[in-house]
Amino acid sequence: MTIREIAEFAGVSIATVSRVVNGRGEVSPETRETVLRVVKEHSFSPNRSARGLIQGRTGLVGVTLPMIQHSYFSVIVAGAAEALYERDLRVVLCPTQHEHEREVSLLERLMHGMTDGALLVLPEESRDELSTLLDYAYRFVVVDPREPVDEEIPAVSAAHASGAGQAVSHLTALGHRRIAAITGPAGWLATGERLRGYHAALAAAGVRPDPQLVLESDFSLAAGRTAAARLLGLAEPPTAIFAFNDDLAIGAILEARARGLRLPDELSVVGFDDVEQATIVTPELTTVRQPLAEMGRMAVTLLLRLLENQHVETVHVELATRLVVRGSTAPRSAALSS
Amino acid sequence: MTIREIAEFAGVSIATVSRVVNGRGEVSPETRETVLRVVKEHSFSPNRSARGLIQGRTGLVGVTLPMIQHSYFSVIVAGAAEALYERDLRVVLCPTQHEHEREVSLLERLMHGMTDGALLVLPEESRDELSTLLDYAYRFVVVDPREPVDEEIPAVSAAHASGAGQAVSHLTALGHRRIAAITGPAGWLATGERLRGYHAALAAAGVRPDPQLVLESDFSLAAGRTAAARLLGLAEPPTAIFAFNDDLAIGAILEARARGLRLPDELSVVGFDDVEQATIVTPELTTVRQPLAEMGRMAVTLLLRLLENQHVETVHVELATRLVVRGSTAPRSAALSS
DNA sequence: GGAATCCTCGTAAACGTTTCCGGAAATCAT
DNA sequence: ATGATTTCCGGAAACGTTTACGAGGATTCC
Repeated sequence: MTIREIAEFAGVSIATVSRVVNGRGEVSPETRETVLRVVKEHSFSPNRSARGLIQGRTGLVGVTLPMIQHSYFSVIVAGAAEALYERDLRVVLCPTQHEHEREVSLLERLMHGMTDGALLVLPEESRDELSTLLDYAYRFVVVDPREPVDEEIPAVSAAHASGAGQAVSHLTALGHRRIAAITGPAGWLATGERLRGYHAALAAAGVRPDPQLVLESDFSLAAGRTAAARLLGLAEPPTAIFAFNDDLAIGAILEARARGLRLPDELSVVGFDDVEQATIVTPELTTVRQPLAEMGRMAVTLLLRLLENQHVETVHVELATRLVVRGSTAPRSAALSS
Repeated sequence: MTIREIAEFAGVSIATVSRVVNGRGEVSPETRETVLRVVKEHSFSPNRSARGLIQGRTGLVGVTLPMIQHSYFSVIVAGAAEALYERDLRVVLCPTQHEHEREVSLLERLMHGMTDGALLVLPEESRDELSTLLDYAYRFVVVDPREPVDEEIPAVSAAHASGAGQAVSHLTALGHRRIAAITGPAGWLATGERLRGYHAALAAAGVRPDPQLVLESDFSLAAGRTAAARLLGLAEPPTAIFAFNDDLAIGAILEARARGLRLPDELSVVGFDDVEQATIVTPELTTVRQPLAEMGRMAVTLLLRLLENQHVETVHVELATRLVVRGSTAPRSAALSS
């Protein structure tokens, strides 16, 4: 079914069919009626490749991310996909498996006429690589940047420091003084900012930070377990742990329970992200909520402005985070005070 | 950067550039060398729309699914995306939010030259609608069919009945006799088949099924809680619950624990799927493992055969399931025998 | 040495759209 | 009735690529 056949059936030219289908240009009500009928009868819809070729737009938006299986990423994608669907755009999904090379080659393909733009979620690209991408005049928005990005690169992130501050303040308000941190990888924006919030909140409560209580790790559950094991094996173990994501926090909870600790009485744990698992673990996890779906939607909003060549005034958007208090935190038990 | 400019720079015709880029046709080593150099210099890659237009192939495969946020679906998509990536194909993601109408319109768009084929994960479409889709000569594979599908429609599913049988046999072997089932929605293939396995295993153990112990539900955690509440409120409550997916099972566990039951001693629970959450809940969930990623990959394999017009001998593929025993099941406590 | 064959490469048509431009008909003002 | 304006629609070019066809030169064979 091509536009030519439709034109034939309707007794008009292909130009008219195109006008009717796209709702552009002047067409008399009667011919519009006729054409629409024929279009519907044959369930015609214009070939996307041909349209993309001439318009220079494909109606596709690439989304690169490390993986899709993790709730963190899938929620972001869901938000973005929903926002794009409303604009009649589609998502081309590009999981990179944390492989830098794959991301680069994928991005290469995306750029060359395959998509109109892209969302880069937690990109592997270095600051420089992103800048060169910008030079190619490709339209993209970074979601949850791994490293700090240049001012002119549009990016959406969460209020890391503020969220971390809320988490730690919550713990100090509960009387905790020895508050450990299981961080993400060094060099990551999220790690640095959350660490900043951690230290600020400690300072605000008049607590001297103890370097022994800050353990670097990756963001995996297993790492949470081993980090917790080290912390709980300390001569003077912490009474609370602030883990820099929920996986770490859940790992810490699992390890603490395996050691026979009663939670939250003997150990308080706070996470970050508020993924689905947070409400399933026992006790339910107190955590800092990131508006993940909203981040996806916001990134789409930014990208659309870019695509429409509108001036984007604020290219860096930071969305608020807020502490969700559940069962994994409690006042420091009097028995433990030393 | 168009092929014409590259041809100009390399001092050859566009046909030659095309031949070099696609590795098709005879080109002398020297000119190939030259062209490749120019291509690399300008990082040229052919416009996908133009290529798609003339070849009738876009290199895109649509994937429709109810939602992406749930681990169940995201793992299937991850498997499919990985398999497609290896063939240099990309995924166009179409979450339908369980809205039938949206799925239909999405599929419409996918069909008309936008994609080369599609994977329909747990489609909302009725049997008839899928058949008409087949008549349009659109290439697609159904993954985890909701309802039974016609013989000629390619489909990938898991061994529901066998898995359910393993689960229930495990429970009877542990001495359980009053084994409840929290099913999925009536009419779903998964529900029917798992129910069949449930009854077969009961019969094999010489247990008379009790209709009171079979509760229909949807596949949500909340439904698991309410169903468990009803079961545990029975005059003669079950000593074991077989939930038809992990969400239901986790809901049941949460409800049981809320009622002060000690798990697994006072109640055994088995789930289905083995999603990530299964290892996070306390006690860790004994469940039937579905090879979700493998289902995605297998669906891609089938689709590729379809796309290459190869004869597909077995259009219905059923992948094996197997019971994973963890901490949520235990022998029927002697104290409970009545 | 001439014809046959092979290798290499260029010309041009095609893919299905959108859109510019101009022409015909209809409407309006004078 | 005439010119001006508007409304509607068709012709044709353009988008960037692939590929069938054929031309020309080099090579081979007898």
